[in-house]
Amino acid sequence: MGVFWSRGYHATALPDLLRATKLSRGSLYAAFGDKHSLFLRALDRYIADALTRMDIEFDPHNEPVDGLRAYLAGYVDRTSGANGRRGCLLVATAMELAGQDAEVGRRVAGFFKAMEARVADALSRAKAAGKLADGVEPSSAARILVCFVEGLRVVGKTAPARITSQATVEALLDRFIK
Amino acid sequence: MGVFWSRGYHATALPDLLRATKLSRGSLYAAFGDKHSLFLRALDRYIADALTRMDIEFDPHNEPVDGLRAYLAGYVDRTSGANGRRGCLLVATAMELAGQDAEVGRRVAGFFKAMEARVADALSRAKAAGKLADGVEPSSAARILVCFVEGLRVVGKTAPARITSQATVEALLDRFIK
DNA sequence: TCCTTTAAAGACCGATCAGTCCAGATATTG
DNA sequence: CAATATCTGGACTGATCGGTCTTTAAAGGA
Repeated sequence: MGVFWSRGYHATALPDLLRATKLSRGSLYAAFGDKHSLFLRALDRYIADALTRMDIEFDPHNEPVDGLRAYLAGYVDRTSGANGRRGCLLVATAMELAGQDAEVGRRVAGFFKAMEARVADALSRAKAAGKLADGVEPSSAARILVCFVEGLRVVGKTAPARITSQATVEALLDRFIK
Repeated sequence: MGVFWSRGYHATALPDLLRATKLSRGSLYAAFGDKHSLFLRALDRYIADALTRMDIEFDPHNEPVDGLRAYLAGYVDRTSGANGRRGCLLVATAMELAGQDAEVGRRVAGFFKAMEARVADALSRAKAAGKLADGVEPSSAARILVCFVEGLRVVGKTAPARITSQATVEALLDRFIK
């Protein structure tokens, strides 16, 4: 997974995959079929990991606002410095393949939808608890946050200072949280 | 430029470039050197186009808030439906190459910085005119907007409905504009 | 008209791609 | 220990990659 992660689909060659999986050429093809199938497996795992992480952050037993803070803090962590430079398999895939590969496109679209739903849920619980700023509507605010964090991943590729991203996230939250 | 645009660097092969430029193989190499140089030319032109467009939108003779609206409306246009699916050369390049290719990395980082500066300038003029919501700080708000629009380009790859993006942008502006 | 220059078309090159196949090493099992 | 099943390293294939070079046609200038 990590190989596709930092290099993208086209730039990852079979030898890279062999080195990363420590499998022989024959075994790799026996186990996964072909490069594309292996890539889909990696993508699925990446998505599943991200969604379960969000399910923890947005656990209904916790304060939704704390969940949002943890969620955004996680993105700050993953988009600053060296972590940022490594990039994001999902965003890279969205830009590289989503337009041409329907199989991939569906997964990417599904992920964004799932993420938006989780954020929207947390926001509406926050609103019910009176924690949102006046006039904030959970569903559109969720779309804003999703776009924002994915944009963070993009500009994160230029490895901004952690403190900058942190401050940006703080400023964003200030606009939505009471 | 359009070829790299929708396909990315690695996925664009020489025959694609020959078809797009209507040049022969020899002439293309005589004119541009190699694929990488040609790509840099395309990227530079893409960046220059984007910056001059922003200079028009943020023209100091116009209302800065109108400029921001035009700027965001442009992104809505470019990230909805078929336009969205086509993607964005800069974001695709950031994810595909910025981490590995220093020449590209500098250009991408420079573009984000230039865009942020223009947005920040418009925001501070808006603030001076008393048009910003209370507590909005131009420089951090500019970083938020840059992340947001680049994120729009990413989720735009899944070709969302124009009306959705439109509403999202409206909701975002509501948080920042008085 | 003839000579020079330019550019187009595509043959060609070595490298590398994804994917197949097989000989031999290695376990596993009776 | 012997027979079998499994896995590995790497040779191999056809296709395609980026890049070069040659041949040939077209155009310009005298």
